[in-house]
Amino acid sequence: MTSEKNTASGNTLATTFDPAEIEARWYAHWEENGLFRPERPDAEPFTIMLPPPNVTGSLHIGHALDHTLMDIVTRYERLRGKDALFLPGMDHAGIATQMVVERQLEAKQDKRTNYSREEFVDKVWDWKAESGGMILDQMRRLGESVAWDQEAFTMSDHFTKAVLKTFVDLYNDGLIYRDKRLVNWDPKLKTAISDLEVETQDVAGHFWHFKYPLEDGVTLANGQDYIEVATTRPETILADMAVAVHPTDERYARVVGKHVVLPLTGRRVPIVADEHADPELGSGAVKITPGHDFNDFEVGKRAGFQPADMLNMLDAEANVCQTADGLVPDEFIGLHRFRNIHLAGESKGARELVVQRMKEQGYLIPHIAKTKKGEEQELDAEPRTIATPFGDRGGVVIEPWLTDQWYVDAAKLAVKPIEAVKTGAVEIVPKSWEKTFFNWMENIQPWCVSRQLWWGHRIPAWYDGDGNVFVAETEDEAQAFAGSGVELTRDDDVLDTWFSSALWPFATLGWPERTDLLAKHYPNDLLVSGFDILFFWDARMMMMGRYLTGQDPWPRLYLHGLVRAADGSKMSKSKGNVVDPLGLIDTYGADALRFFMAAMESQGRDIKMDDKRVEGYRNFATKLWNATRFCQSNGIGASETIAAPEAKLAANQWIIGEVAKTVEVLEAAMADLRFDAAANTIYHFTWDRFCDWYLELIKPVFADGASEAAAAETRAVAGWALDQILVMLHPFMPFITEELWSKQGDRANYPLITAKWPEPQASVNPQAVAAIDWVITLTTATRGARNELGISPGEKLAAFIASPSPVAAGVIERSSAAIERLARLTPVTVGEAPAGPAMQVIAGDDVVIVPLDGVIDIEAERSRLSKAREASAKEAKSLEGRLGNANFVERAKPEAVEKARADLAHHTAEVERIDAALARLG
RNA sequence: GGGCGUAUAGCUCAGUGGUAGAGCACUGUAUUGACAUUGCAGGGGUCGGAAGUUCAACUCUUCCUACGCCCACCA
Repeated sequence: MTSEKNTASGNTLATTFDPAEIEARWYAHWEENGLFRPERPDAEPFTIMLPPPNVTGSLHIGHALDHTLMDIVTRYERLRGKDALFLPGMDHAGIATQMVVERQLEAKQDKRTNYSREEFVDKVWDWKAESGGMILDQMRRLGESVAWDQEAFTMSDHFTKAVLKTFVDLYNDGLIYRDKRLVNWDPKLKTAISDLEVETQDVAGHFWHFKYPLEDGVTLANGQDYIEVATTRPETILADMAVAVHPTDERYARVVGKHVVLPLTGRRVPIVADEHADPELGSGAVKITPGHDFNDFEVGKRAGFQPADMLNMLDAEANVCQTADGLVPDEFIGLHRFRNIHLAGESKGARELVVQRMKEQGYLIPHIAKTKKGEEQELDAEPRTIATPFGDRGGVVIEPWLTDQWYVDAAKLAVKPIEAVKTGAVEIVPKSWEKTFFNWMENIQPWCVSRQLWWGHRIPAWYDGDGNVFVAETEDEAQAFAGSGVELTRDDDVLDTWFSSALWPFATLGWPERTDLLAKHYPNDLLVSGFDILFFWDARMMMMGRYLTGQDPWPRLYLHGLVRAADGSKMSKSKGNVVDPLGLIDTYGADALRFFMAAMESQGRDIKMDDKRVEGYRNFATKLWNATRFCQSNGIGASETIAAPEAKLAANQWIIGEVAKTVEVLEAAMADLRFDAAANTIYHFTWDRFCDWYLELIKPVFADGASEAAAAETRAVAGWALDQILVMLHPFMPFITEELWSKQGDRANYPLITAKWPEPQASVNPQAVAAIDWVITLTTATRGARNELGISPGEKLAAFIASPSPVAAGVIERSSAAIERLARLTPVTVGEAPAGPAMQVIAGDDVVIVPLDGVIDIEAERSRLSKAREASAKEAKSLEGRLGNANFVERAKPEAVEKARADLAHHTAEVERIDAALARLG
């Protein structure tokens, strides 16, 4: 195949469609010419914020979905004339980024603590400048029409100001406070994390039963001199501070207020009555470790312990340390909580050693299990599945740890967002997520926002020597509060990354300054996010938005699902089933991938990856490419008007009507954020209507000797219709449509990306529609009959209609060339067909007789017609039955009855026509 | 334990109170000018199971089953 060079006009399309070449070219063109956000000072704004990807991130398939949906909406609104702002940016991603840079140091036998905090943070900035933000370039491959000049970063100077103001405001309003309580502590990252960052997983574990000896002279009612307790965490025995029993539990009533003497430590701890102890469970007595268990912390408080007095037996890495009372035996100090992974040799973890010592000293109550053979077997512990908390970043078991942290009073901030969703001020799409949203928001816990990291927004709190805290946006202010001469030290901690990204919808626009940008683009119009960050991010934006700006950040929240592997499993690096969107773009083109994402995005369902389907949309792009080539070869070019051109020919009137219908359906789908419906609408219009019927219908118009006026009209209409396709398809397939648009005419100053959305302003001519529908019906029926009878599809056959319906008569008069071409029938003769064998085609109200001079197999034709008769008769019978039912006629909607009557008449007539045809066969 | 979602053609999925659609796959067929990354034609499901509401249910209600997800302190 010869590759055609562009001609002098520069508009001839290459014979093959090469996505890669046009993608790079057009993206650069759009970006360089500022077309992602043209000056539209008076236009209605449309605003959508890119959920800031981590600065460490690269484009994965989930982004491809998320970003495609947003870009479709953005491009759609831009085409509709709005001042569309799709604002990009990145998140500093505290933990993730610090981990990346620390890993790099490790690779060089270096570590963070070899540097000062400032030095390390500088290194992170260096890393960001060199290798961060790779994802931004990858977003260009996908065609994202973001406003690069507005790019934001959650650690920019501006964002820092916004964050500090937010913190101080919250503090002054009593909505942020410092408190000592148990937090979820990640011993690997050595920082506190929020509830949301904890992932519970089932892990195989054990349940041990122990004897806790009662103090001298005390026994239970049954004479027993110990209390049995059970635990899944024996190592915490070292920090036990009580044993709890239920207040109504008779078995223990006499020992409440007495003490047990703990094994190993010899600590004397009280037996307390607390509702937490469930008499039905185990022995009904439970050991209480307030410093290392969330429930026990509450029990401990109720028992009168102050948080400051609660014993802690673990250090920041969750290794055993001495408790404040000094009762932990030396041999435990420094051991790993579960197993000793730090020291070489045979040494055990604290858990193992505790069990071993307890057993040696006779405090272990063995578990009696049955073997498979039914024999009894003595085990140290009962095997049990334990719901275990893991840190989502560090991947290690989370330890409840007693520390001072900063908390946001989320319950108060949640009130207005809940109300907003309830009243519909904020619409969650799909609606089914509302319940989940309410469920979480109405039970929301204080949000731990401090992190023991270096990379992030440092908390604006200063302490004097007495532990007094001064919260202010600057050190000078804090100093002023404290009084001059008071020595202040700043809080070492930084804020949770989500604290700053919660400000994204407005801080990106200049808030807290009252900028024009903010005034125009806040609230935003839409948020698109995966449901996995509904709580992490979406809900927090709502809380902060309402608190700081008094407005909801957006009126609409669209939640999409996950992109899954082809087999339905979740994609993950460890499984090795991750699909790289850039690879798909290389293979099929960005347009195909985008279209795939849109077409698969039905609300409320995950998307399964399907390469064949992406391929199909690549084929769709090729189809459009070739259709445009056809147009060009027939002198069909860019249209002059937004409104539909004047048309007299039926096919032209018909396609104009079809365009109008398509625009309407597409707009409705977009209004509902039904991306799948929108994509399918434009797909089927382009392929099924425009390519398969319209282009075929108009071919005769360009034949030699055809009317020049008809050709001119058709060129105008076809060019217009193609333009409308390109505009409507552009949000989904921006690259190929822009390329074809540019090749359809000299439109250097009118690029598609900022073109005008279709406004057909055309009235549909029902006669034209009826005529073309009849041609389509006849063509389809004729082809089907030929196929079944084994008659060559290409052979031209004569055809007769004895007494044509008005529609048929009109078509025969005006559109016989189309019939000739599509149905392969010579001009239809009005009149009786010659006697003899014939194929009979039922088209609407007409029977077209096609004599077949002996080649026809009468039996095959009879069978074919009988089949059609049977289908129609069955339908008629069913309708008759329904209409014979008095209840239906009386109680059904009048339209339904009317329709049933009309359908019945139609089928009855069809049966009669087929009967006549069968009779003619003899 | 609580909540949510999904079960429709071989596969992946749309869908509507009036007897079901798409893409892929499959079958047959076509190739001298848009396109084989194609055209044409066709086979294939009674819509997870049961009951109920209704003139009418795949579409509404209840229950059941299976699968998936989220939340939750059972020691």
